[in-house]
Amino acid sequence: MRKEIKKNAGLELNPNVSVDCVIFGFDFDKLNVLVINRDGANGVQWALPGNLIYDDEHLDQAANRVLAELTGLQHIYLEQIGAFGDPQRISKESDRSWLQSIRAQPDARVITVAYFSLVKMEDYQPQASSFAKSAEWIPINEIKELAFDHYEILQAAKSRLKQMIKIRPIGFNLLPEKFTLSQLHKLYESILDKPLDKRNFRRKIQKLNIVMSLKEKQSGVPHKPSQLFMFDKDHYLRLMQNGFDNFGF
Amino acid sequence: MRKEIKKNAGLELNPNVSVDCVIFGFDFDKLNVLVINRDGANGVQWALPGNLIYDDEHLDQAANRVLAELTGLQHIYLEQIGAFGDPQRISKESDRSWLQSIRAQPDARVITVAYFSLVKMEDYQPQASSFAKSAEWIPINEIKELAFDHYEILQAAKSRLKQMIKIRPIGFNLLPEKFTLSQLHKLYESILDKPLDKRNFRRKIQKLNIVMSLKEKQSGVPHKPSQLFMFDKDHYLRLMQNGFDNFGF
DNA sequence: GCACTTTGTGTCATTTTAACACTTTCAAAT
DNA sequence: ATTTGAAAGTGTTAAAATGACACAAAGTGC
Repeated sequence: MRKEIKKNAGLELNPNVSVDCVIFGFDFDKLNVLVINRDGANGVQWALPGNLIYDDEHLDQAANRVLAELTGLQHIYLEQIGAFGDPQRISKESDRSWLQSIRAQPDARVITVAYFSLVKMEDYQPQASSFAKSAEWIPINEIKELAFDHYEILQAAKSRLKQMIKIRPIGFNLLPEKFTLSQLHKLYESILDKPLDKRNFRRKIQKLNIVMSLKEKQSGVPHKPSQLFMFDKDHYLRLMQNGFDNFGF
Repeated sequence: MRKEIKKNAGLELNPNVSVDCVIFGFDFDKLNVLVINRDGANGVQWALPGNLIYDDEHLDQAANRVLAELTGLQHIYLEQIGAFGDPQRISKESDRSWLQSIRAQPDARVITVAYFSLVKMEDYQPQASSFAKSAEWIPINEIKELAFDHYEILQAAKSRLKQMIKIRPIGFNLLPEKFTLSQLHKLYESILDKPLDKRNFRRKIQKLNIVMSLKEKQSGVPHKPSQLFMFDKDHYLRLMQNGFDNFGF
């Protein structure tokens, strides 16, 4: 089946390889994930944004393109999680029937390469298109199942994120330019999924030298207004590159 | 020309996806990598053991199968590194001409999924077969180039290994059942590629509770014989699962 | 001005780290 | 038998990092 000659090799979808994206967003309270609605499927509606790659396309490019096509999100740094290669990963009946409607070769064996990223929710209003009927932020803790093996991919992404946050200052991608230490604190708690001592957390963050306090304060809040912070790009980039050995919370 | 017709659809090679294995071995002095000789190629002779997957095969299985077919190594726990997806990754002229001789569709776009593992060199005598003309251990530091993008894959494997050794007690896969702390010490130095203080290293290892000292000592060495150690399987497995937060050398 | 909510701050006891040098034990050579 | 060479094994100390813990300050809304 999968074997007609490809004249124009470059511009064809490769039926055997797809990419899927796990985009995390933070709403100052909890982690969310960007999912698309695959209308018309029976069973689970939600899936990670993902699709086949083109034959002449770098995997990393493909991930960016597919994400943009399905959700409108662009210019996002995507990091690879890994490949998922169970030969049965798309064989559930409800998944297969959906594939019939969107794929030229719905029965081809497909391995997928998963990517993840962290974004500021406020900066990215998802706009569904292509076969996505909608694209929405959903709180991670409310997700119980997803299409294909996407739930498994999501778990891998979460665990990668937990690991990563101990090694690099990624958290900042999820916050606006000016933020409070409490927001950062809550973010770390959401990712690590456990409470962290406020004072110890602040001490540790300050020692990293990646945050600069601004003159500015919060206003309009019905409580003591918080100091605002930015992060120090130089230190941030340096740490992003070198990592830090010891950031054990 | 391993492409006699396999009628059974399941048994067809998928022309678009391959696996490659980075097998590390330790000779008590330095890290080595298992490579195969692709005889008949012009240019670089060495490549990582790797090949296309079958259409009905889990990626993880494929990695094990391919490794066994090319080098004879079996029953090895392979861990995934990630996917490599540059569309030009196999397009160098010297690589292409070699592919002509071993692939049914030598021009197909191929992404590869890389795996790595750590073994005791003494336990595994590589035996080349299939298109591998030989399979050999080569000291990592002597490798300057490899076929395709395999050098890049090797670098990724090394860096994954460095990261990993701080999080899990993997080192032990590389040592025989009974070993000395000096051997372990040298192993960590090889992987991290920097000297570690002897006394501090020993203290730290002992605190992990994964090594048990045996009654036995080394013999026949022209210097003070070393205490032999085994590792404590229970603690080892526990740590292997949970990881440890803080093992910063 | 009172109630409510969240911010912001310091100390201390314990643990962890890094730096550092000399004696012991064996085999081999003389 | 004595010497030599080579690696094993061992402890202290000063500095830094960690974790546990509680109360006053600064706003808003009533």
